[in-house]
Amino acid sequence: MAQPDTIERILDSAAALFAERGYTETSLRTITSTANVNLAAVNYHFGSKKALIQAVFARYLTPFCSYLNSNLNEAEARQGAPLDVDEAIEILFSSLFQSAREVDSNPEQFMRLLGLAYTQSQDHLRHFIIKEYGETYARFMDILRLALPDVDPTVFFWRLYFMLGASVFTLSSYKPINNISVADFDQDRSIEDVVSFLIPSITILLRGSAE
Amino acid sequence: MAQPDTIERILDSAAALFAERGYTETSLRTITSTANVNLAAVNYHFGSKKALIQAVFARYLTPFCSYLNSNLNEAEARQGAPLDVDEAIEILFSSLFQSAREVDSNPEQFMRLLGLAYTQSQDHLRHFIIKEYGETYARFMDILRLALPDVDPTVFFWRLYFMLGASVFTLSSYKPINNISVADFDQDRSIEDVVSFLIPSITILLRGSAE
DNA sequence: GTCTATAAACTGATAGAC
DNA sequence: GTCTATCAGTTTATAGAC
Repeated sequence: MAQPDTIERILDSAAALFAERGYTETSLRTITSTANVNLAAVNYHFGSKKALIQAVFARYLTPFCSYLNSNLNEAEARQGAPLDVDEAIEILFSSLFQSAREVDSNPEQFMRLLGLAYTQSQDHLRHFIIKEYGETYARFMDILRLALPDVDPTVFFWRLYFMLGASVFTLSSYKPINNISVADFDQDRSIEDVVSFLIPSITILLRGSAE
Repeated sequence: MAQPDTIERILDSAAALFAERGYTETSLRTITSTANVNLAAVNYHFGSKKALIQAVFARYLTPFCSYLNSNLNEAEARQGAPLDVDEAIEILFSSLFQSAREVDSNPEQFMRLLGLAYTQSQDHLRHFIIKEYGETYARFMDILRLALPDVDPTVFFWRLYFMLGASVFTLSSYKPINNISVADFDQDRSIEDVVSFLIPSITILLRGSAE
């Protein structure tokens, strides 16, 4: 019984399971049985579990960085001047939604994986990400730095991580948090709504003032 | 060879190892050999690995909530009026430092454990924490709500998680982030310095404006 | 209360038939 | 490219001697 898309099925199942419960907590047996493929298929197609983890990330990050770069190019060309903070942040999240749509997944899953890359100490994964996507990361940080010339460099540096933490934490736990919102306040918010709250909050946090 | 403080030794090693690499990634063998106790000691004294995880948390959270409550009581009594946002946030972090000092540990380790409780899907742990410490949590949230009457309730709700994410993420990764700061900018910042950057950032984020 | 020894189950990975 | 069978290593947990 030939499965033409074994690789895709494995990637789909792995992404969902990793995001749901973490890397160490997800066994190859769980992945292959969820994907309805043979246990040996992962090692045959990817070589190892580590290589599978990296492949899952590449499927997200490659289109994301591609969208981010072209969106930044387009905005800078249209503007003929360096971008503002809120414009840069806006582009960051719209690139996130675009790439999630392309992979036919959701931004929440992407954010959960990204959060895991930080919290689970997967050194091989951090090295892989920096090596493959570090350039785009540096570009975006430079844009923010340029947009905030009055902020002390050290304070700016740490605010970047405040921003990263607020975004990754909230979006990666969007569903359970929204469940609390529904239960306690009868407010059901889409992830787009949450991002619309997040963008001004992040902007003001980075600026350190309202204007 | 009688070890009088086997339980304490296990708790110390477990807290350090869990914070460093996560729960699933830390085996009882690693814990017991680090603590210089026998492998069977964990199951003898705590019953199971899950119970050990909860015990590690209790040792942090009990003094923390106790400090937080008494600091809030004292400030409210002294003031005779509801607390301001920045005062409440200030108390939150000073309680964190106080309790970390009492357990003879560091706030970073505490934050890492707290972050893991969210990211690693340890349902038993989340239930345990809510059951044991939910009351203090609710009290603090009410104080913030009262201090920000003009903020839309839904927006306020989500900003709480932006705040939580910024704090937990940054402080739990304090050391690696600071290493980047040292390497790239020759700036070595203590965790107290970082919290001094964090408090105004969080305050302005919650308020949504500079004043 | 501490130890050894071991049970029972799980893990990632691979050899070899088809 | 898919499958079964299996290896070698790990895990948590426990029974029983001391």
